[in-house]
Amino acid sequence: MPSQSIEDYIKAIWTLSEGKEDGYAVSTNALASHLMTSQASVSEMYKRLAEKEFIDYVPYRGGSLSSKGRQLAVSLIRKHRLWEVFLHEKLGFGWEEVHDIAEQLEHVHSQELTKRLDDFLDHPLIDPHGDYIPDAQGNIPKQRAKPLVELTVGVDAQVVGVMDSNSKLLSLLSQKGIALGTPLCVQSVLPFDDNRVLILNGDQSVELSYKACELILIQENT
Amino acid sequence: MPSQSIEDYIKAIWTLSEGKEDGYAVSTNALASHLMTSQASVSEMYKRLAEKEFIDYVPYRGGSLSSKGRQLAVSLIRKHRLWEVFLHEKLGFGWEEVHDIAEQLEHVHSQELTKRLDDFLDHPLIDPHGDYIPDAQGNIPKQRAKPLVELTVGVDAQVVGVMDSNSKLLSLLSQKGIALGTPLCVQSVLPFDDNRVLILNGDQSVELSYKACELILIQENT
DNA sequence: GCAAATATTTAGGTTAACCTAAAAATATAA
DNA sequence: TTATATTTTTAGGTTAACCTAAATATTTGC
Repeated sequence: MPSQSIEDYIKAIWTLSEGKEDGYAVSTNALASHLMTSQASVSEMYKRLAEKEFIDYVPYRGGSLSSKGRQLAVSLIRKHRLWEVFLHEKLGFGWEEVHDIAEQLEHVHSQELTKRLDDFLDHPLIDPHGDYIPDAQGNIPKQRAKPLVELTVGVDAQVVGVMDSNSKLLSLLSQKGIALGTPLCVQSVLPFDDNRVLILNGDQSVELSYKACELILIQENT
Repeated sequence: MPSQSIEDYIKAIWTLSEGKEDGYAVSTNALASHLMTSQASVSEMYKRLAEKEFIDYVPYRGGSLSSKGRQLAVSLIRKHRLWEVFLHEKLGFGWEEVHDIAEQLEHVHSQELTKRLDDFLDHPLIDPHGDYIPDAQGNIPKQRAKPLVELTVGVDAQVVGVMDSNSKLLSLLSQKGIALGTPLCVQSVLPFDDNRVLILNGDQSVELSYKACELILIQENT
């Protein structure tokens, strides 16, 4: 069982290589300042991690996650984000309060617990900050979800979640024909109130308030 | 912030002095075999704990919790048992599966989390094993709750909980006039089916099945 | 292409956990 | 009460984290 320290390092390496190419090596420096520790400690830990085959490490060249390391990282991210959803949705913590507690909860070892928590939360796709939750197999979309208000006019995208599972918002969306996975693009932004005119499924045109568009999370098509 | 190790020791000392007189000292030996560690490690840790004022320690005489130590112990017990209730009631774990996971969860530091978890669970009094959950002030009844079937005829007691918040059981109980805190005693045990004839509130007589009596937790009056 | 700047590793040290084996204190029993 | 048995502590050692300071690689700018 990897120690808490090892888990923290692995997660940090994953975070710092997010969005970078495969095999991207994280420098000692970057990791040290991210973890607020000394470079010497990172250098030492890199050796330990390489020995345990969590990373590939070339001295002076930084470390990159091995597949074993990536697997561990993603399972930690999954646990972290599921706990964040729990803390926010079930216990009513604000989205800004959940991080530090989830940071501790993610170190609890029990696959069965993760599975049951996921069931209990009804298989959420995103955490309270709009970040994707990796699935049980460790798959996670590359792109970060963003609110519909940030989608550029004319760019194709699809709905991946909502910021807040507020039932009034959900009933508005079902009324307008918007669901998880609905393909859409913004046709225009109206003057004065910034309402969006959307094209759903390539043909239906609907209007949606700025307020609602702030809470809808979309992902641009690749 | 006390380390996980320190927390484990403090909790073990608390457990081993349960039911003993105030200031009861736990021997090195007893603690070592409880924690499955060496006597030397315990002896060393006793010094650390005494230095941090979690225990009173006289070499060769064992260690007893100080009020600071007792406070820590009880807060850990509270967290442990609240998490057990969560795992059992909300995630559907069996009562025999919850211990090991709660053992990890109890080390998460956040008073706010404990408070909100307690709210979320609706302020449970006992955990899935029938042990009392200390309240937020650290108060905990000395006696362990036991199922009504184990109550001796003629002994006064009161209802402190149920094994399983099954709604059918709860509606049966409310129908019979049995609630949390209801004073009762067993008047007689019927032949063949072992049903109990109870006296509620000192006067009302009701009959209850053996099956229901297995699930009702009571505490004898002191 | 080389000197200066920057990044990284190594050297040497600390602390909290743990361990085994030996020594010392306490308890027991004839 | 004294010898033996048991319990506890001390001595000495290990490992995983961490640290600062010094040495060594690498990168950058002229």
